This record gives sequence, C-alpha cells and structure tokens, in this order.
Amino acid sequence: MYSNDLIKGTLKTIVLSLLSEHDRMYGYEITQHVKEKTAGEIQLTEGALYPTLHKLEAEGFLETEKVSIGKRVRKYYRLTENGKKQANDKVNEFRRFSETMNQLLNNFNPNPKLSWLS
Amino acid sequence: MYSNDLIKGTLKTIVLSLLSEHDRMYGYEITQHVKEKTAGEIQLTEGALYPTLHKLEAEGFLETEKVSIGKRVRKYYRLTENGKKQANDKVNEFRRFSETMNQLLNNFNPNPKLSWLS
DNA sequence: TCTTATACTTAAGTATTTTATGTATAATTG
DNA sequence: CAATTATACATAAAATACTTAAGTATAAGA
Repeated sequence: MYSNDLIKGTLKTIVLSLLSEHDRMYGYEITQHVKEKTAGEIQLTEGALYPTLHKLEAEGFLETEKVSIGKRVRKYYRLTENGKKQANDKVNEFRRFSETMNQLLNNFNPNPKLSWLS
Repeated sequence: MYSNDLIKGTLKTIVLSLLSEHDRMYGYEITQHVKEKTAGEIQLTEGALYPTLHKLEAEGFLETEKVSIGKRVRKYYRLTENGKKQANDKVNEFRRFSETMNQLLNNFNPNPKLSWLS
C-alpha cells in the first residue's frame, strides 16, 4: 500500500479515467477495479470515494442512473460531455506531473529505467 | 502550473530528495530550486514549506544550523541518518506510485512514450 | 527612495481524508 | 441454517494539510 499522502489529489483523476474506459460504473465497482488493477497497492476508501463522486456530479462531470439489482439499488455513474473533457485534461496533467516529478527526483539515485526522461 | 491537488502529498518527498543531493539547504533556496528545475510548474508556497520543514525536523529527519548572513539569520536544513533512509524510501515510493498510476491510466488514450510500462 | 527580492514565522480559514458508524441485501461457509 | 463475509451506499466527527494572508526584517536594484 502507498502512503495515503501520495494517493491524495489523484482520486478524481482515477475516477474520471476509469469512467472513460468503462461507459458506466458504480462506486463499489470502482474500488474493486482499482484494487485489482494495482495489485492492492491503491485502495480507495468509501469515505473518500462517495463524497468525491457526489462532488463530480455536482460539478457536472458525472451523471447518475439508478438500477435495481434484486431489492438493492445500485447507482451508476457516467461521464457527461464536460466530464469527458475533464477526464482528458486530468489524465494528461497527471502524466506531465509524473514526468516533472521524476525529472526533479532523477539526480537522486538515478533509476536507469527512467533515465530517458531527462 | 499544476493543480494544487496534484502537488499535495509530494512536498515531503521533494524536500527530502533535494536534501539528498545538496548536503544543506535553506527554505527559500528550496522554493527557488524547485521553481527553476521544473520551469515554474511546481511552486512551493512558504505557508506549506516552512511548517513541513518544522515537522520533518520534529520527526527527526532533519537537523538545523543557523548561519548569519550580514544581519539576517539563515536556517539551513540537513538530513539526519534517519532522514537519509526516509529520503530513499520516499523517492522509491513515489517512483513506484508513478508507475502504478501510469499503468492504471494507460488504457485511457495510451501514451506511446509510456507503453513499455505495461 | 521605492520596489522587489530575500528569508522566516505563524494564524485563520478552507478543504479533504480518515475513521467510524449506520443501514440493508446477497452470498458463502461451517 | 446460522454466522460471517461480501456487496452497496451514505454521512458525520475528528484529524490533517494546504491556502491565503499578515507580520517582521534586511538587502539589492532601479
């Protein structure tokens, strides 16, 4: 598991990018997907995820759809047009940030796998 | 400039890694160095940096040294032995995190420059 | 001389996360 | 079949961290 500090600030980016690939997803599904794809190294907590989903919806980046599964109601999220743009922007921003940071950290114990970055 | 969200959680990593390369630095010097090395894309604010330096010192990762420059007192920070270990850990953690995130975001509009990651 | 740069500190307000609790159904296992 | 685990969402209190702002002071440059 990564320190919580690191995961901060990337939650929206993760959610938006997953919804770019998946058409629609519900909260619990997102947590499981991230956990599996990262071999358990990123685990989103419900207390952080749900408020973030609500916020992205309030900002007009997501729209919802309720689907009954037996007696339970599942809440699906889907990107709006604005959400698609935002997803693009956020993912690109993270990639640039990631390169900038790796450059900054590069003088320290340079990682040969990443040396092409500088 | 990157969104503030993104820079969150990497401040300690940045400070520790810079001090790994520089033997000793003072706060203002750190802000300038980061600004220059990242072409202004990461700008540390004083309100975030100084409390973080104090905290790292309180945690035993940094030790200080006051040096008079004319009538002003400059406060230099230097890694302790524990601080060196912590710097190593933090930098490695960020690199791993960065790779994990890029994998996670990779399905979305794959970046050919990063395709070797998956 | 006035403005900008250097240099550090801290407090108030804001935002975000963690932790915990609450509710409820479905599936699995002993 | 009873108990536990998994699924599924929501939210509040407390902790944490950052932004913004203000305060203090010297040095340099225009």
